[in-house]
Amino acid sequence: MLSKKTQYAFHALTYLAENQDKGPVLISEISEERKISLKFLENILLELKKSGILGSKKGKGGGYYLIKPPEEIGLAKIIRLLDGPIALLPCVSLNYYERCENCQEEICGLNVVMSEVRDNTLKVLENKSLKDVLRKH
Amino acid sequence: MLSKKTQYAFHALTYLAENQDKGPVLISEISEERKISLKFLENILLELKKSGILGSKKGKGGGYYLIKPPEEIGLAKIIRLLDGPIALLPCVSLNYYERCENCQEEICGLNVVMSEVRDNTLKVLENKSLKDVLRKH
DNA sequence: TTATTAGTCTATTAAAATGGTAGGGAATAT
DNA sequence: ATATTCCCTACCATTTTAATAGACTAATAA
Repeated sequence: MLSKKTQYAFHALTYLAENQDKGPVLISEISEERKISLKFLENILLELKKSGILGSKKGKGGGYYLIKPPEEIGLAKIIRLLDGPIALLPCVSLNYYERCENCQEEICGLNVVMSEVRDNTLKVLENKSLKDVLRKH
Repeated sequence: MLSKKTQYAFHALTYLAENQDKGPVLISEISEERKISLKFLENILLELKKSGILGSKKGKGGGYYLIKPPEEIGLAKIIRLLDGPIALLPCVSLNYYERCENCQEEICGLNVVMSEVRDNTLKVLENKSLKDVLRKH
C-alpha cells in the first residue's frame, strides 16, 4: 500500500495541476482544500521541490507550482520518490535493487514471477501521468 | 515490498513442496535449510496452518506438510494472508476495501489507475501457484 | 527600512508495524 | 513415562510512519 505521504503528494499535485492558471498556490490552501495536516504537507512539498517536480516562490504572492505540464510528470517517479521501491522484492527492483539474503537468484522461482508483476505494474505507472489522475468533472 | 514474514513463508512453502515425499518436515529443518529464525518461523507456519494451507503433526515423526498439491496454492492468497492488501490504495482493494478519507471516489482519477495496477498484478499472482515458484534445477 | 508574508530547515514525538525472542503447554509416538 | 514436536501467549527492540514545533530565511509591499 502507498503511504499517506505518497497519497497526500498525489492530492497536492493534482490540486496544483487543477489550479495551474492561478500561479503559485499556498501550502495552506492545499492543506485546507485537501484536508492534509499543514506541517506534514510542508515537508512533502519541499521534498517534491528538491527532486525537481515543483517550483516555489516565497513572500507575498508566493506558493508552490508545477514546473512541468501534468502530462510530463509520471506516476512511477512520484511513488519511487516518496515510497521507495515499486517492486515486491528487493531482488527484482530496478531502482532499489538489493540481493536477497539466503536466496540464490539464479534458481529462485519467485524472482521470475515477481519480475513479471513488476513489469505489469510499471507498464501502467510509467505510462500514466499526473494528467491521467486529475479529478473527473 | 513484501515483508520478511511473507518472504519467509514462501521459503518455507517451497521447501515443503520440494520435500513433499518425505512426509512431515521439522520446523527446525526448514529454519536451518532456509536460514530463518526458528521462533519467527514457528509463528509463520502456525499462521499458515490456521488458514488451511498447511497441516501438522506433533510428537516424534511430526512436522509440517502441505495439505494441497503446490499447483493449487495460489500466490495471491499467501501474500494476502501474511501481508494484507495487494492493492496500492485501500479504496481499490478487493479483499481489504476501505473508503479513502478526504477523497471522493466518484471523481478520483487515482482510483481508476490504481484499479488497473491491481488488475495487472492480480492477473499474475492469482494465476501462479507455489508450483511456479519452486527452485529451478 | 520595516512589517508581513510565505517557504525552509532541523529536531522531536507518539503510535504503529516489523522482526524477533521466551517459555511453558498440549499432543503424540515409543 | 518420557522424549519429541508443534501450540500458544506474551513480550521486546527497532524501525517506520505520521505528525508537530519552532526558529530561520527570502521576497515583497508599505
